[in-house]
Amino acid sequence: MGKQMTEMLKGTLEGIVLAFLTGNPAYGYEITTWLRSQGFTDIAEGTVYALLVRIEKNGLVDVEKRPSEKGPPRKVYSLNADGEKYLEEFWTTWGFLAERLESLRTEGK
Amino acid sequence: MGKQMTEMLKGTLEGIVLAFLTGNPAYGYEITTWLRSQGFTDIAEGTVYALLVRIEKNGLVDVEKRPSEKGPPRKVYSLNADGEKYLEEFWTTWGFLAERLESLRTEGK
DNA sequence: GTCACTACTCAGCGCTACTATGTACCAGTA
DNA sequence: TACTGGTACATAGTAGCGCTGAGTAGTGAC
Repeated sequence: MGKQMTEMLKGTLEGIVLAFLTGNPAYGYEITTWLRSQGFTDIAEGTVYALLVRIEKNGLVDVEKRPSEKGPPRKVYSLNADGEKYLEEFWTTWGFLAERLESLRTEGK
Repeated sequence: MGKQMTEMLKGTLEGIVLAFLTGNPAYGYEITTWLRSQGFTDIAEGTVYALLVRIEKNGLVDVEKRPSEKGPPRKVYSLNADGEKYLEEFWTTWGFLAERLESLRTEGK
């Protein structure tokens, strides 16, 4: 992956995953393949699982273990109230940054 | 500063500074105050200087030392050809990410 | 029986922003 | 003279996040 993208994903990847989880419980492998289908082709599996561990530890998601038809049992993550609040803050932060950058790109400065 | 913002700035702060430098040579202190005026009120001085050292080492900017009317001499940074190329790549990367996030925010997923 | 896909885990690394502190020059002022 | 405050740069140490690379395990097809 490009170094620029790697750095830029810091902080945003978490928001992307939380946004995906909104009203759409999912498990790690599913999230990884979805990310890749969205163009984040080089996201490492390890990255996603580490992120999931983190947001679980931070209490932003609820976890449920379900058997899988194929392979080991899945850990299904769903956004809880704290997660929704956190996601809202994320959008606020993102909105500010995106606005600043957009005006930098168009106005020149 | 908010933790979310701190993480999100990783990768983007560099682009912001390079964009500011486009056709607009500036020195560290000036860049810091400009960033603060743009709403990045909590950017630490040390962060900016470290970033400037980095982009200089990576050959993205040219540096010229100029005496100041007030205080120690200034190090004036200006974007060079490599910097412009790097900035272009930055906008491409940013554009992709912004597009993905925007569609996540509006479409829901 | 081995290949491919599914599914999760973990140790170690590199990069970037923050914290905290220090140096130094100059102007105003009490 | 001493002190305060604004200007200007520098750096050592810390924390957080994504990546690398490797490993474990269950299932089904050939």
